[in-house]
Amino acid sequence: MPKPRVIYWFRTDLRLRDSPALKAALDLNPEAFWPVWTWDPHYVYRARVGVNRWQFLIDCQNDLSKSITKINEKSKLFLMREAPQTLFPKLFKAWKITHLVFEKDTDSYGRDRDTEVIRLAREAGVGVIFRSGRTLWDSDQLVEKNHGKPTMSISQVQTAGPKVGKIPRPIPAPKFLPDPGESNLDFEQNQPEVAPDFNSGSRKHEDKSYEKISGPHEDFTVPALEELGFPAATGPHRGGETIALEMLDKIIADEKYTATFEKPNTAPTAFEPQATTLLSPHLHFGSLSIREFYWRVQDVADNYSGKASRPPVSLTGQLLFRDMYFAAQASLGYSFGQTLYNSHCRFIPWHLPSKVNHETKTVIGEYHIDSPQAEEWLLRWKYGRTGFPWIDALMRQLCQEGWIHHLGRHAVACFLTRGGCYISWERGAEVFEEWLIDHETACNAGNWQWLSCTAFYAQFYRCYSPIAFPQKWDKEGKFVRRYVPELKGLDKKYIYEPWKAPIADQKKAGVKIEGDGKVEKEGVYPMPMFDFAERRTICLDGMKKAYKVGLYGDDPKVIDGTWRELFDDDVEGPTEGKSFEDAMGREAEGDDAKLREVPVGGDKNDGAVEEDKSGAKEKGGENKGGDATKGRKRKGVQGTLDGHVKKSKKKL
DNA sequence: TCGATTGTTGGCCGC
DNA sequence: CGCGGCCAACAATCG
Repeated sequence: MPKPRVIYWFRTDLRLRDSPALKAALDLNPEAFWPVWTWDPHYVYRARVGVNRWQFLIDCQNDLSKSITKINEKSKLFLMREAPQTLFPKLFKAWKITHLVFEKDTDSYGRDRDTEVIRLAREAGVGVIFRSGRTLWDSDQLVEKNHGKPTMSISQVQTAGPKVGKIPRPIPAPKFLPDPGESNLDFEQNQPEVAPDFNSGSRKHEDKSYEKISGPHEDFTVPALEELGFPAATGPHRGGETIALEMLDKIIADEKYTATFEKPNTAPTAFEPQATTLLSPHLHFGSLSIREFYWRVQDVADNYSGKASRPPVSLTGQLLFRDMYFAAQASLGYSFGQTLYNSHCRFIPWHLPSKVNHETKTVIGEYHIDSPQAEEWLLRWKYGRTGFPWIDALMRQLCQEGWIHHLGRHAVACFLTRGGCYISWERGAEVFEEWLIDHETACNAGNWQWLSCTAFYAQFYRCYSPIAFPQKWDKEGKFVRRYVPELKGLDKKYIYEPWKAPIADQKKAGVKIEGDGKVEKEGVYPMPMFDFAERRTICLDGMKKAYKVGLYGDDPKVIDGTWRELFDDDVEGPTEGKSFEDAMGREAEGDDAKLREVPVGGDKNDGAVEEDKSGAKEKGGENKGGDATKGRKRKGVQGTLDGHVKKSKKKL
């Protein structure tokens, strides 16, 4: 038997402390040991990742590499710029690898990727070891103990979890790491498939991600943001296990905060400091172990002299919800991230529905514009120009800092979907995916389904008001003043509804409330994009009717488009185009597809929806999934679009 | 079987 | 200003 030569493959576990998989790797007693990260094109191009999340990832990688070197000065994180599916077979040979070890991943792409890598390892005679470690309980086992069904409520998790077993106590970081062997690369690099590149819009410089397999200096170091083509991060939140453990220490040191934490009682308007822990991005990248978090909190709660809070509202309760979403996704696969083909997601005829590839049964990253007005509302929502200060403040905080409070996420999600715009939750989920530093596919899709009342939650008549809700938390409007500085001087009477401020008050505050937000002008804040009370009524009515129809995403009627026969034409949603033949059905061709290929103008137009000289509406930038189209300006899109929609209507 | 209860986090009105 | 009850009413769970 040859002595083990082991690759430890880091993915969503960028830490040394409490890693069951890392322990399994070291238990092999390797002769040579390489800590490896594969720079996967799927993440670089196909995931939507904004600058703040890139920064966080790079922080985590640098910190981990340093920690590795601290234990063994000959070692570090070997960052390799190639897809694991093509890299590993070559690497197994070149480095005479005997074992590949990693932490289990139940994300849909993660599973596909790992299945393929395991197959390749077998072919190469390499042993594969993996361990669960990303969640409190193994997600597949949680599903199994939930009668083989996706976990759709927290009580199901609370019942099934203990059946899987006790949540393990964290294990310490290794004190010893074996040397890596010779790390020569005597093979060619496979160049990745770049298109579609969902991130082209936020690249400012040339993309050099894959110029050399071991990086520009051929030393396997972590890339800089600039190499990837991205500008500097705009937010204050930084990654890495070192920071994560310091943050946790601080939280745990405050016994009262830790033991009595109740999520619904934390203020979404709090900033500097925020009301919640900010540890979610560390859970996402694995710079903090969830079991470490769980037990440190649980021990404080158990020893607390007063009355400790309990799940679901307590800190540990938040972690249970995370496990719930992970297990739901583990059970439902790709369909969990979309409406179509999702057996547990209600079908609501939202505006701007996703385009779907019916062969793969997955969304393709583009959507139908069934309503030009909804498209305009989506962009005003995304860039914080809705005219509702509470919504705009949150969306601007999200864009700049990559994080907003959970209840703030509720507010903007409800507003975009069932409580305002009646736009598909998938559009909102895409924006969150791009901007959130703690974006977790399972949690994001799950929370959007929750808030849009399409799964997990059904009380759609409980609707967040963009005026009354923030009023409860922040009467002075400090949060709005911080993130919507145009309104800084406005009297608190009008801070959540500035359109009601008399001209004299507007003058005093140095702000004019006018226009539709398409032109960003100094000292101007837009009028609200609709009457909220009116929209709430329309949405509620639409929800009631959609619930009565009672379709789910995998219903044949939903898939073949005949669902339209079950809805009246006067119901809010794409049914207003009963005439719009392609609202949900087969792949669009021609005009519509071409229109979607507009530049992802986020870099140029962030925060503003500029006006085109022709008078047509200029869009502020969005996720199109088009290939490299940066720098191009869109002209007269709206005009063309109107034409297109009219044309479509005539077809029937 | 079915009615009552419960569900992490609403708004509004009146006291 | 804070609190309790009601609004109008979803679905899963439980006895």
